[in-house]
Amino acid sequence: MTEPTAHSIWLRPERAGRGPTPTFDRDRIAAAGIALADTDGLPAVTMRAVAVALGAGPASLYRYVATRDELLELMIDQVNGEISYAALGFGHWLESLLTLARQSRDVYLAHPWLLDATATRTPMGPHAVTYLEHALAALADLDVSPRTKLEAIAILNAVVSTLTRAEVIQRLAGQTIPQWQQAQAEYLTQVAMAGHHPHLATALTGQPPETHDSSESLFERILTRVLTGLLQPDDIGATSMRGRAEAELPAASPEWTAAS
Amino acid sequence: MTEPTAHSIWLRPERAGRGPTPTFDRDRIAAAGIALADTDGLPAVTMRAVAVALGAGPASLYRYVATRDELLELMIDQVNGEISYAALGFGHWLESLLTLARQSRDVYLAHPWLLDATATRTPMGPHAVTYLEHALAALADLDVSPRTKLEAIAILNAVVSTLTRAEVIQRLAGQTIPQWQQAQAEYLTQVAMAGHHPHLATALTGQPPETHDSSESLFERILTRVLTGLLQPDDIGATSMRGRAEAELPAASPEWTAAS
DNA sequence: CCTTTTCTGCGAACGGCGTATGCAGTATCT
DNA sequence: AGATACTGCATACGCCGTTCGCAGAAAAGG
Repeated sequence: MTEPTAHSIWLRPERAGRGPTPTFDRDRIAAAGIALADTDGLPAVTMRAVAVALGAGPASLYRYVATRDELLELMIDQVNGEISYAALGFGHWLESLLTLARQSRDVYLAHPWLLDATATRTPMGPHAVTYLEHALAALADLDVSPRTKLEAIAILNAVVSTLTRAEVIQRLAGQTIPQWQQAQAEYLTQVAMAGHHPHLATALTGQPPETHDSSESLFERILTRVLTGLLQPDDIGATSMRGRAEAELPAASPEWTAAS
Repeated sequence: MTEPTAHSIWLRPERAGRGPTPTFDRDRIAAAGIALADTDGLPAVTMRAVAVALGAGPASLYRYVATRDELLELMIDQVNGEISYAALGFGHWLESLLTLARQSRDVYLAHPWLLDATATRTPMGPHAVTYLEHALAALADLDVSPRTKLEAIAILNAVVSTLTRAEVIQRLAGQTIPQWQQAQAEYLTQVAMAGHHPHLATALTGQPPETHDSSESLFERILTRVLTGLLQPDDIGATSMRGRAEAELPAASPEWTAAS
């Protein structure tokens, strides 16, 4: 006849109060996991590894965490705490959301494992709630339904993660060409040259851009367009769109391509 | 002194020719894995389980596949083959891309595990290449760089997966309320009511929409806005945006919210 | 104060997983 | 025909997430 023991870790108090003083707390455990993930990647974050990194027994983490997934939730929420909201609240809503997106991207770049960790789950830890609150505050004066606002924020985060993932891959490629990327380029060119894929072939003929410094503005430009497209009251339906921007030049300036 | 044995499964021929006739082929193995995933979810797809489902030895799949990841790649590419390109090629580029997005969504809905499987990896199997080719073909006459086209396609896919994930969650919630969702709602309302989160609190006061039938048009409406925002030559920069849609009504019609 | 209760860290153990390897047999090539 | 290079199969290794029972320590009850 044990009590239900809430399903979410955020609803469970960290200490029940009765027993002896625990050696660690959730923050220290999350920090240890983050350090391990930053160094050796996400798969290195095992219960045993984090435990011995803390100098504890192999299975002693289960006194603080019910499952490995909860450990990852703690880690994700802790790095979300790196976001600062100091510069917010006094600008256009678009500026505020872009500032949030920039900070989110910085967190992703500082902890590359976060891209994989948040790919499936979206834990609503305290820091994530704070983030959501500030994002909603930035959109407070906008005349759209709360539903649309939440959806726009979700899509914004998805786009940020997508763009950042591409950037991370590009950075990694700059140091050492990963095996899979080489194999993928091999395969793509081989398939494209084998025929039956004319557009892919023409898209693959080109060079990567020499100047990387424009990627910063590209990030903001895409986000701006997506956000204005989602949250602007002007209704640009598909019907009014038809026949506007039609064929003008057939693939004028092929610059560069790569597989994401 | 063995040959390098290409790193990608798509570069490796299915049969080397010399030995006896194999009992299965990649398609049959992928189909078995898909059947298992459709029934019991992605974690049920283990090397042993798929092997015994085929009536083979526990580790016999390694004659066809180098690793479990490659098995997942086979499965992903096979379900990508369910996409039909018959209705394409004779409309506006936006219509073509929306048709592709709709089919992509159908595949996600038919195989819910695909959302998790493609969350981290983006394998470029033959069917994925075909998809990319058709998407590029739809954008052939557009006057933007190939880089922008590829990025737009990537972002489109990300948005489709995000929207579909939300829809899958919503459908599952209709049947049986999952534990985590209940716990999450519990936590969110608790936090919002505890103060310090006024915007979240106001966003949480409301009801879910009674009419679900508008979700179809919502899907297309969001995609349309994102795509036109990304691919329209008209340059709507952040600077020209400032001060346009400013405060008019403070959160007029709160409809509904939920955590994604 | 002492007892009782409830927590703590710890180590061993279980079942399952991905994967490597050695074996005996069979289809193809020279 | 003989050599070669593959086939299916079973066993085994190491690691993982997780469970459980133990001895001890801090708080609650009298």
